[in-house]
Amino acid sequence: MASRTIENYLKQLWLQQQESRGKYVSMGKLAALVGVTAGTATTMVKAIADSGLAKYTPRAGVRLTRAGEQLALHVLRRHRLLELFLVEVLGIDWSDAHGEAEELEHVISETVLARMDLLLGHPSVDPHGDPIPSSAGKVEAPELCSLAELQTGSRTVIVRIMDQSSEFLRFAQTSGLVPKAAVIIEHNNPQAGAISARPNGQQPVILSMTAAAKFLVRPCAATGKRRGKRS
Amino acid sequence: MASRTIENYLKQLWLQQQESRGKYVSMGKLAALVGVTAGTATTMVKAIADSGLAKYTPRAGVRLTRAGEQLALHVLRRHRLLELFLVEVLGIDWSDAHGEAEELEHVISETVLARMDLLLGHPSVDPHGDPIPSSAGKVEAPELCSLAELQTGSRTVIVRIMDQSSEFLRFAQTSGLVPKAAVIIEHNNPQAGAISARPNGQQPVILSMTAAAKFLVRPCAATGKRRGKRS
DNA sequence: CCTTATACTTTGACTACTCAAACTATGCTA
DNA sequence: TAGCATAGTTTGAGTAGTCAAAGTATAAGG
Repeated sequence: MASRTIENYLKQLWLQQQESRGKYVSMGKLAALVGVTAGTATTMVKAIADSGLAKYTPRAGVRLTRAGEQLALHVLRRHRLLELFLVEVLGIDWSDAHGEAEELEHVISETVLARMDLLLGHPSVDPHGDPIPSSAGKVEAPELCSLAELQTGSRTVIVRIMDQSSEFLRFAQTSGLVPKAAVIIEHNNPQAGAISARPNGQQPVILSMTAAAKFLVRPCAATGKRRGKRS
Repeated sequence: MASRTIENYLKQLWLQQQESRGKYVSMGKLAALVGVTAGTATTMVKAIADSGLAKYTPRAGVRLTRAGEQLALHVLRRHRLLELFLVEVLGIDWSDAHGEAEELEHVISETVLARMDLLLGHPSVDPHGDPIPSSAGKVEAPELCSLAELQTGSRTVIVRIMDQSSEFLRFAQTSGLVPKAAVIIEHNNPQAGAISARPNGQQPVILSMTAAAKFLVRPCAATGKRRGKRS
């Protein structure tokens, strides 16, 4: 139906809307995410809006319609199932899986996807802990808090990693900070601006607050909790 | 390197050259194979020739250079490995695998392909018995004869099927005429223009000479042989 | 209130691919 | 050998996507 290009715009738009809690996405942001100039993004967004997949208000930004969201979620489903398949079945490094899936997500058929889904046992999350939308186009992401929000002495389990770049993922892997890993917060002094986290049976890892915020965990707190921080 | 479009032209060109024993391929033929008009094929072939992948002689036809052949063989390798992977690992129907692979062959990376190759145990043929080119770009297809050339009473084994259309493949499958199947020629009267072949433990199947010629077998003959017929 | 930096939009141009239709070469048939 | 059918080529035009550069709106500061 939609071209590869449009699928990409929709996917990035959806991802960005999640980030910004449904607010209109600016052209500059979208252009950067898709990897085109702002002028190109403006042109494409107008075309996308004309086909009813988004609402575009000049100079204010763009937001997906319900139809656009559905399409975006189907692309995202393909992407995340593919990532998991590449990692689980083919043994591709998880730091490479994202890039590979980026290409495949636009050409894989429903038939093949359904086979992968079956083979993987209808999984609910991809290798980074990101939820896989259902074939009906539904996602539910539980509210999680981040490593940065936990107090010294907390014990928790990493659920999701909010950075797909292969550099960050390689760092996370070598540090032992992967989904399902149990972690103890050894130090989190609010004044320090950095924390020390120790994955089960590994060396402690020092993380900036920015880096720590990329690791979402559950349960949120054991020794204590601090919530409501909008980082 | 080369675009999807060009990869397709090269692949069809290579396939057609095999068919016609290395002769120049006509524009009409190529256009039909790729699914474009003759004018489009002429334009593209000139561009392909300019980039050194083929030799083009106006009104005579086009032929791949060594470089073009190598590229074509890499595409073909991706295609055939994917077909096998889809059938063996994902359980896709072999009549659908061709079409699926047609899309995937242009986006799959070398890394992913190498993983599939490993998982499949470095296979030498795809589900139709077509040889899979090596990663170095070599193929060797043994000389085979067809079901149409065998005399009444011959026993043989199907090795390769020379028709990728899903209709024909479905027919072949339901008849039991699949690669590795043992077959007895029950009747082959040259005057009749049709043969009757019985796969091991199945009902006999009546085939026109055209249809029978699509099944390549080995050994070529048990009771007797008739060769050299160019059908 | 005017000025300016910034983000956004518009414009014109380019690449890759495609088609329809007009034109041309080739070779066969009479 | 003239005439024609056929296959191939050229031309003009269109779609999808892109960029660079010029133009425009907006909010923020003096």
